[in-house]
Amino acid sequence: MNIGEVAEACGLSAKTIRYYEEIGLVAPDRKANGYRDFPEAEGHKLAFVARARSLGFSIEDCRALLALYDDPHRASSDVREIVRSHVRGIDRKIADLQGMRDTLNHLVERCQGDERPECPILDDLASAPGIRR
Amino acid sequence: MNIGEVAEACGLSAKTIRYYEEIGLVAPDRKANGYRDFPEAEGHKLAFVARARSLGFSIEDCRALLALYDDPHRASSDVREIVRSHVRGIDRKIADLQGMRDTLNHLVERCQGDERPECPILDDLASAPGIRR
DNA sequence: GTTGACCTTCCAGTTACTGGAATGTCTTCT
DNA sequence: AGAAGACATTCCAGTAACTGGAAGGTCAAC
Repeated sequence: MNIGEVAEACGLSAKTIRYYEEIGLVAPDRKANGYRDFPEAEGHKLAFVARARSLGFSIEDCRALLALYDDPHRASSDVREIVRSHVRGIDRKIADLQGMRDTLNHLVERCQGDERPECPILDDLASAPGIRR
Repeated sequence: MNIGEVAEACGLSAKTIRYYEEIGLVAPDRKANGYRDFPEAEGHKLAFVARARSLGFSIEDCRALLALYDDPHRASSDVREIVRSHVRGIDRKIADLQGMRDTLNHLVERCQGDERPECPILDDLASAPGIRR
């Protein structure tokens, strides 16, 4: 398969796939004309990575997951540990974002949002801790 | 104030403050010996940016907010629009992350997590759409 | 005069791509 | 045979927002 076809099949751009080859996630063959040639297994790997990326895994996580995927003697506990650690990271991010959102919503509520310059939002930002006295 | 003192006061690293100068967020004076010298107003700007960054605003948002902060004729509606748009972005991120977390939690539940290789998580990743048949 | 803390600049690296230029190849149409 | 258009190739640069490190200058204290 040419890069365009495999890109279409797995939902990644050709650019991204070339990048994945560069960093060693996949290793397509080459045709006589220099074009990449993706056998089925490499196409599967790309689809695997595409799905993992869409679930927020980092490239390094993907690399580790691919290695486990390729290893018939893997322990499913290894997979689960990667996933659980990733979920913990997601939970932290969600909590951070919710904190920001709550703070911002409070500020927005108190701001008139009219043509006048008075603005509790800017006042809050300007009274950051460490500068107050 | 030297960069170290102002860094201490606003909770940013000296490196970060130099970077903020480089991109034009702040413009400290210089002493005869070449050291940066931060007058009070610049220290306040840095604290302002530090607080805005901690609320997830991009550097470009910070630049816009600083400009409004500096403008006595600003309309508070301008500020509010920036903030509301940022909150919408945060909400999108939270929704994305919650989707990922829910999917991952389902997968983790179904995985034994033992020494055996069978793993519904890897099976799911491997059966990404576009490759199924 | 020398240590140690502080400051300076500059360069490189991070994450995961994306865009673009310059060029080569394949297929199809006339 | 030649030309057009869709594909492919490589390489270089840029994104966001810093962070780390090297090599060196300055300052205050002992």
